[in-house]
Amino acid sequence: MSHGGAMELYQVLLAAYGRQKWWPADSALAMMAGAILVQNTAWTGAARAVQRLAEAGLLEAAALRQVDDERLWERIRPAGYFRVKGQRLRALATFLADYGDNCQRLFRLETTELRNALLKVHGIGKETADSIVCYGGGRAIFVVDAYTRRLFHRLGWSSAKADYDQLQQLVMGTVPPEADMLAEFHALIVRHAKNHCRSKPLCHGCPVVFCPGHSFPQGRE
DNA sequence: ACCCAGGGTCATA
DNA sequence: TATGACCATGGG
Repeated sequence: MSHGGAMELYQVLLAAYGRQKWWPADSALAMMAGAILVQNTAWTGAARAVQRLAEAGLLEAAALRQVDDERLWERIRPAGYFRVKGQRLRALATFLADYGDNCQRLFRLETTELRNALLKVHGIGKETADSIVCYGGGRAIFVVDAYTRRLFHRLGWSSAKADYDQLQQLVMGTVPPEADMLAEFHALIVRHAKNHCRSKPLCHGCPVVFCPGHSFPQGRE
């Protein structure tokens, strides 16, 4: 089931969980900052950090460029890796200066150009870039993450260590390139993964009924 | 006390 | 190309 399977999975997840509200953010810069702050970190901490930035008036590119390290670190501490992420937020703000600190102007770039431009920013890798392209720019792109890798592997759709581009192609090569659907698909995969945290019975009411085994021996899916 | 969370970079082989 | 170390906080 390597073709059409992706579409079927999407429909099953959508029926099970409904539409997710992604990406929660009050502005384009808040969304991009959140994408950096959430890297390898629970969303609750990243959201708290974004809120604290907003309260300090730091969700402006110019302000992010000027604020000193200690002030910045104190705001984003709940997201973890605060020194690294502080530097990455600065790199983003510096990058935005090339577009007059205007995110909408950045988002006018053609999809591939936008992605490549973001990838040049220190601290923005493929997943973060695609998240911004998808949820910030509203473009048709599928975001791959650890959940996606795990789920697709469990479904027998990919090898254990398929790389990012392969997994992305697995979806984008087989489903219609609709921005809203691809955005929803990734959000649903994350939603599904959260449903199977280790504190809950595995696969109790699991909507992905075509999972091989259906009960996952190694724990979470 | 341990594990993991909506990654990415850097040094090393 | 491909591993491993490192970054840090918070909740289960």
